[in-house]
Amino acid sequence: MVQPGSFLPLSPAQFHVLVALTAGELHGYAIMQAVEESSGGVVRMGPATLYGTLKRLVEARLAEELAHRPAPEDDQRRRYYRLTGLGRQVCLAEANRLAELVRLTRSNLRPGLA
Amino acid sequence: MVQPGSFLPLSPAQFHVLVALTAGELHGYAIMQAVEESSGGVVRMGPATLYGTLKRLVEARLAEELAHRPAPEDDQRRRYYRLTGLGRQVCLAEANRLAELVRLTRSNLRPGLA
DNA sequence: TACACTATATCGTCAGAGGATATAGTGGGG
DNA sequence: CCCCACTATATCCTCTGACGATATAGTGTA
Repeated sequence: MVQPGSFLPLSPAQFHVLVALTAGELHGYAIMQAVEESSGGVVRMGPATLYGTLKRLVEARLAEELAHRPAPEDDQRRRYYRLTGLGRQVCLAEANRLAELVRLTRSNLRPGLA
Repeated sequence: MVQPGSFLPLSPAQFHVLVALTAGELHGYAIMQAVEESSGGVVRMGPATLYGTLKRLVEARLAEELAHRPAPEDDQRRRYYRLTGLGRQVCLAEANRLAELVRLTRSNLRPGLA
């Protein structure tokens, strides 16, 4: 069995895509929009970053393309992706790692917030 | 006034160094150790990454070198750094951004944690 | 039928992450 | 007292991967 910890730390681009996919099965363009929207426009992911990252995630078996589109009658160009079981574990592990950084930062910075 | 939001998102290396500096005034080598230790060995920062990142943080006015060392009698080679006021704001802003990603991930992944 | 938007894809560039290495001062054990 | 590991900063070099720009084409609506 592959251990999720060996993938950490994830690059920001990879993590953002995985997080977007925690919401469900999405196609590339929808991932781009989800990343931008959920970050309030702070994180902007262009096509080059998205499709390159997506390709690497699939190669690493953290995400996979769906064999068949969810709704057969929607836009034929769309290619849908979802998290693998491993991808879910890795995403959670990365979230836990970041949560610890957040906790540490806040605990150190709260006392005197000059 | 410079707005903290314009620095986001930070690169992982920059964020790690800033987080280490939230603990107080540190010299380079101590930052390396702090990053590795606080991450449980998951994040390893070599000299090239550290000093390069530190240089960029100083140029961006997120960190600054102390004019005089805290304890005059300690190792003369040490160069100490601390967060600037701006650096503190940016670090907190980045922590908040990441906290939202963590929250989203957990809220999406909790129901079925297969 | 025209125009904006959706959707995927790739090229080329370039910043920066990081391994390797250099240099030198420090300090404890044998 | 000398040696070696550790501390500490610094830079070289490579190479991955992020990202702007651009290409291509299908969609949908006014």
